[in-house]
Amino acid sequence: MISILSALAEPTRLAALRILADGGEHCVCELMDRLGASQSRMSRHMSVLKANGLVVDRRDAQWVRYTINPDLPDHLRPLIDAVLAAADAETPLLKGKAA
Amino acid sequence: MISILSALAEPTRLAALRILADGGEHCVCELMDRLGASQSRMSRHMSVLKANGLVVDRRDAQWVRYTINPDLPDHLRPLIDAVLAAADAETPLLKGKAA
DNA sequence: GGCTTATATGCGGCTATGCGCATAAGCAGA
DNA sequence: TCTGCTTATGCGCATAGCCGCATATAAGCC
Repeated sequence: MISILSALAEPTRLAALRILADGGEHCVCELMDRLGASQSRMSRHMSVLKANGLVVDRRDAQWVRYTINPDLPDHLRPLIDAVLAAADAETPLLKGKAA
Repeated sequence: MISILSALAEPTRLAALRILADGGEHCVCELMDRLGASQSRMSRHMSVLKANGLVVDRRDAQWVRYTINPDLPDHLRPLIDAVLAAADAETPLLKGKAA
């Protein structure tokens, strides 16, 4: 398993989290399309975020909808917020390309 | 090179940053001792932090003193603070052992 | 210069991580 | 049940990152 910080330190995962940060539910297929990631890649990245408690998923017919974990531990919330805020800034947090 | 978030996602580096967070200057030898890291390991970890702009170093006779980068970009400051704060909490941010 | 202490780095090995490909598994509708 | 759509996962490969070891570099002291 990957640590929380490592989970955030991957461009596609961070980009996915930024999409989820709108508070809505998003299926893997939508994230794939918006991030230009292959299906297996996207699915695996979401499973990493999930394994680290950052997101939760919900079966909805054929789809799996992901959301930011609403029960995120209190001490993690400001961290996530800070990471997302910093990701908005111009200085790259990550080496890869932004999405 | 490693991204900023990846730089933080390593137990020894995060622990070093927590030591530097007291605002003081700390040489590699002190960090080695306090974190139980070998010399080359500690030196390399500090170079990663430095390469990512998180710390700065200064020659002082035989020693190299490291400090948190005082000119940290504004949008990174809250991120670092949040990471350090979260690292103080009980839930492990990283998989490795704390120091 | 020679010795000691402190730090950086080249090298090789090991492991973790990310990826694509193929396939399995889950669900719905005919 | 058969088909199609969506998601998960086993497998193998390529690479990145971490480590120890040895050595180089740098500074101070005699």
